[in-house]
Amino acid sequence: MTTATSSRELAHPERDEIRLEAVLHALSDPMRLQVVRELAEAQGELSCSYFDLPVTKSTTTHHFRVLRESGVIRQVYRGTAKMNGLRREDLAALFPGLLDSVLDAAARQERRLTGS
Amino acid sequence: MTTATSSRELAHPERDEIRLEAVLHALSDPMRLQVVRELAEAQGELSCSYFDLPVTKSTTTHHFRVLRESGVIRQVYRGTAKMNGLRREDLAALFPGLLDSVLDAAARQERRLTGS
DNA sequence: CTCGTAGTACGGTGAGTATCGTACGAAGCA
DNA sequence: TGCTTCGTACGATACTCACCGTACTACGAG
Repeated sequence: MTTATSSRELAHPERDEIRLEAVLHALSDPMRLQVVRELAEAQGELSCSYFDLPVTKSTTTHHFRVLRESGVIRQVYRGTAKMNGLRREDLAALFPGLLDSVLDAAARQERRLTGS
Repeated sequence: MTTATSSRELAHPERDEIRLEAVLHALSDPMRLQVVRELAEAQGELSCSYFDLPVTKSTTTHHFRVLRESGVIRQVYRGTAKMNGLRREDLAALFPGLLDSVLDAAARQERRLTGS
């Protein structure tokens, strides 16, 4: 059934199961916010191992799971890799403008704190 | 100095000390999000006791402190009451559109879940 | 000065979570 | 059939946090 990129299936919330509080909580962690920003820039899917986070593999797995279970990203297995993509359409339908303003806010803050 | 509504002064982060992650974390709690929504509707200052939260006074104090220390609200003493107001200007300057899209998202979610 | 109201401070509890290390599983390659 | 890479599962730890109750302070009214 479905599309079958692989055997292993991952549990994702349906669009109407996504909760604002969970999304905000997922984005309130600096490491996860950074992941989301890079996914937004990449305009496509990135594997978990693409990200060079300053934590161990198990902690990385944990953060990606929080993002997936809150409905922020979609994860699929592709061979040994696990690809991650932003759920832009679902988020835009539920919370128009929210993701973009968070991404913009993060970019502004980074410019403010590090850049000139 | 300053304006002197009372003796007791409360510590607030300066505008440039406000962090996006802290704001998102503050807003990710259902009770605090509800408080912020009511403050936004009220278009002014509301006392802590205006809110009839389903928790004790000490927990209420805790939530208002999280909102204040994250930079979402400003609190001043007025007699025995403590008035709360959204820091709209500061938030709009730092993160344009963020507060509005969160408020809009919260309203949409409420309509989706409870209303028709 | 006394009393009531509004809110704080403090200590504690239980749940969640960010982190790690080690051991394991799944897919691809030689 | 191994070996390697990518990621998971599980257990442990330390920290944060939402919540409570009790005792307390600050202000205003009588």
